Amino acid sequence: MKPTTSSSASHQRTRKDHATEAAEDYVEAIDDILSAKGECRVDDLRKHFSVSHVTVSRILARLQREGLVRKEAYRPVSLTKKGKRLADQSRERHQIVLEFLKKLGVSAEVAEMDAEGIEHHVSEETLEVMRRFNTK
Amino acid sequence: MKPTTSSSASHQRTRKDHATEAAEDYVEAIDDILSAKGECRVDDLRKHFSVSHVTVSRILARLQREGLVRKEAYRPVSLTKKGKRLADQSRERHQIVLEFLKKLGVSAEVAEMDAEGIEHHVSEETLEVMRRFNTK
DNA sequence: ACCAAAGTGTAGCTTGTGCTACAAATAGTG
DNA sequence: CACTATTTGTAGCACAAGCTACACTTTGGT
Repeated sequence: MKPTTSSSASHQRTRKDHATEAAEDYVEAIDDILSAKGECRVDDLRKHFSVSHVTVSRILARLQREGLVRKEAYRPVSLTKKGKRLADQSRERHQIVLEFLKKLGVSAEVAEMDAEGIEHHVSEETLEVMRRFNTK
Repeated sequence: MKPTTSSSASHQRTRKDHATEAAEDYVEAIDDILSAKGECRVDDLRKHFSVSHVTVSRILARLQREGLVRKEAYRPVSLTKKGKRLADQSRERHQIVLEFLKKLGVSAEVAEMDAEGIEHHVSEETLEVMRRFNTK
């Protein structure tokens, strides 16, 4: 049964999308860490997100189930093609939103924080508008 | 222990903030429904968010614990002062973001959807920038 | 080669949000 | 008034993400 019912197609994104957000944040972080230091360990992600290593390892297990990540016990994490693709996409979004906010006049630090929150919620249309704004 | 550790003060917002988002969405919806039809029932919220009545009633229980909402069994919901304040704040944010997106050139429908996602993630600074942009 | 330290895994608890199924109250209609 | 339909509550399950405590690698130093 689809939500023919109400005013909110928009409110459909709740639990599922939070999981998606986490996935995007993680693959992005993994890709960054990989670039920066050649390998990415649970502990790197633990520091990056300021959570316990347990949380990291459980999220990695999920991402592996979803085919975004490769992970064997006690070894570093790597991205699958699918994961790398998602990481690239996510980073692109991130960059666009970040640059947009800075061009708008938001300070660099705050822009960085807000971009992380906002990037998961901008539609393609809005992203395109931002892209255009950035090059103007 | 504060996150002295890592690169992410920004990543501190996870579970707690999702709960906060829900709170904001709910008080805002309640306030709107109250304005529109004088009373707000579990069933109104059920329709509004396209979730089961169970989910609504459990979230309402939490909001009551947090002092945002008043609710007795089988009776309509009302907002406490604190809840009303949060609703007003939330709606203001919402309006600013919405108008901003529309002024930017995003279509009304998409602006509405994106605003709902974004409003919970804009800092005061960014909001102020948007406010200024809107009046330009 | 060993032992300690650091890193990672697993068990098991918490909270928030989602659900279905069933029970109880309220509202509406004959 | 009684009976049904609608609304709301409760029980109990799932799953994501947070945690601590404890066990087990892996790494590094002597």
